[in-house]
Order: sequence, then structure tokens, then C-alpha cells
Amino acid sequence: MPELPEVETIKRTLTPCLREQKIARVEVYHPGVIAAPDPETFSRLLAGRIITGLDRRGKYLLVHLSGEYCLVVHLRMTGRLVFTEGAAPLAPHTHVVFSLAGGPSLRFVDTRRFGRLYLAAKTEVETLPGLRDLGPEPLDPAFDALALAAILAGRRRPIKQVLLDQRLVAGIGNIYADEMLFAAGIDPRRPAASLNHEEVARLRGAMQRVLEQGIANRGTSIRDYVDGSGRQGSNQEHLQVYGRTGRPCPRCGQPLERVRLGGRSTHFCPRCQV
DNA sequence: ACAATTACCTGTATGC
DNA sequence: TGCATACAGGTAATTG
Repeated sequence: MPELPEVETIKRTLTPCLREQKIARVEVYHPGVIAAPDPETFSRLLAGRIITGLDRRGKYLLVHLSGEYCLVVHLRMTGRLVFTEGAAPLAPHTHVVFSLAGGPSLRFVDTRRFGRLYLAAKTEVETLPGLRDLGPEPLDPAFDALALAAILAGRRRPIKQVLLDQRLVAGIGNIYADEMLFAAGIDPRRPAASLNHEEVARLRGAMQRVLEQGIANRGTSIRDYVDGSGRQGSNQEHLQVYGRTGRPCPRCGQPLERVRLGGRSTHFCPRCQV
């Protein structure tokens, strides 16, 4: 599922394909995926604009456009944004096609249709529902142990649920949350505020290492994720605990366990994570 | 203020 | 083979 490293990889693979390209025409095959404005206005306002650059904020992809507009995309679980040369047939579940001048296209494909697209003036991007309350970027140099400590202070919720709360930290999903807690040797069920200074510092280091490794491996492809060129990542080959229930812990050999935490499956080593 | 639950969707795996 | 069911999980809305 597209979490921070996957969206970052999509941003990096799409940027050279899309920069300075002109959107000639936009076809919406499933209006439900357009969050705002209404699909007709969405298509009309996009046609003729130049893509000036791409950005990422949490799990959101921002496509900057001429005329001070911005296309905002959230892929949720199964969404894909793929650059396609020429007139290849549409993949199943293709909901929006952005035809670029000269023949190529950018296609939004999403089997479960959870993903959403917004078109907004640049000035209102920060005020969109999902972006307004987004927490800090965990890979920002300013996100140090002190910043993490301030986020955890006073919170009795399990540490994993805090890591998944986009209002507190941006971009972490179920896979990377499990991996970073294993890397830090911390039990995902621990109340967030129960971590001592040393554990907070360790977790912060693990968060950055695990996310950087995900990016270096071009994302985790378990089911649906592919980058902007349609290629799979390789980070699934490096997962230590996610999806490995019952297999030996890579550190101590104890069988890995799975529990449900806040409705989400949570993978951990009962011996290494305390 | 916080926590738990449900809705949104469909493909895949499993059990009978 | 066919059918029912569980499960995957990001976010918003709802309920407690």
C-alpha cells in the first residue's frame, strides 16, 4: 500500500516524465474518485495546463500546475498513478486518464476506488481536509528525538497507533509502523508515553532508517503497489516482521506473532520487542 | 478529549 | 466446482 516511501518513489519516477508537459485533455471514467471540484469542472480546469513539478506531503502526491493550481492525489490502498507512452489499451479499473500533448498519458488506476483526486488553487492546498491537520514529516531533519518525545508525551494510546495517526506524524502506514517498532525493539502495544528517553531516541532513528531503506528499495510491493513507471519495488524482500507471522524472528529465532491493534494486524517478536 | 467502530470497495485466499 | 466468508488497510464519519 502506498505509504511515504512508495509515494516518494512515485514522485521521483514521475517527475522526469511529467515536468514541463502539457495536459491536453482529461477523461474521467469514474466520477466518484474526484473529490473536488465536480468532475466536469475538474476536467475543464485541468485542460491546457503545464505540469511544473511534483511534491509529496505525507502520503499525498502534489502535482503543481501552471496558473497557480495543484492536483492533489491520495492513492489510499490500491491506487496507482502510471505514466504510459503512446496509446496502450486501458488497464482494468482505469478511472482517470490525463492525456499529455504529444501522445503519452498519466493514468489513475484503482481497483477498490478508495483513492481520491482533488484540484485546488495553490493557496487552498494547505486547507484541504486531509492535509490541514497533517503532522510533521518524519524524514525532516527537524524531526529529532525531542520532536518525537513531544508527540508521545501524555499519550496513553499504544505506540503503534500513535505512529499511524497522520495528525501526529505524516506518512507512516501499517507495514512501516511494524517494521520500525521491530527495528527499535519496542512492543507495539506499549503506551506511547511509557517510552523513556533512550527508547524515544532509538525509535526516531529506526523510523528514519526504515523509511530511507524503503525509498532506497523503491517501495514495498506486496499486492498492488507499482511506481510511476509501472515497476514493482523490492523492499518486500527486506521486511523483518510484516506478514511473517509464525516464522522465526530474524534476530532471535523466536516465532513472530500477530495481534490486532486498533483493528489492524500487527506483527512483532515477543522476545525482542519489550 | 479520546477511543472504538463502521463505511467505503474489490480481489484473493480459505473452508466446506 | 461452487458458494460463502474473512481479510487486506487509509481515512472520514459516527458512536460511545
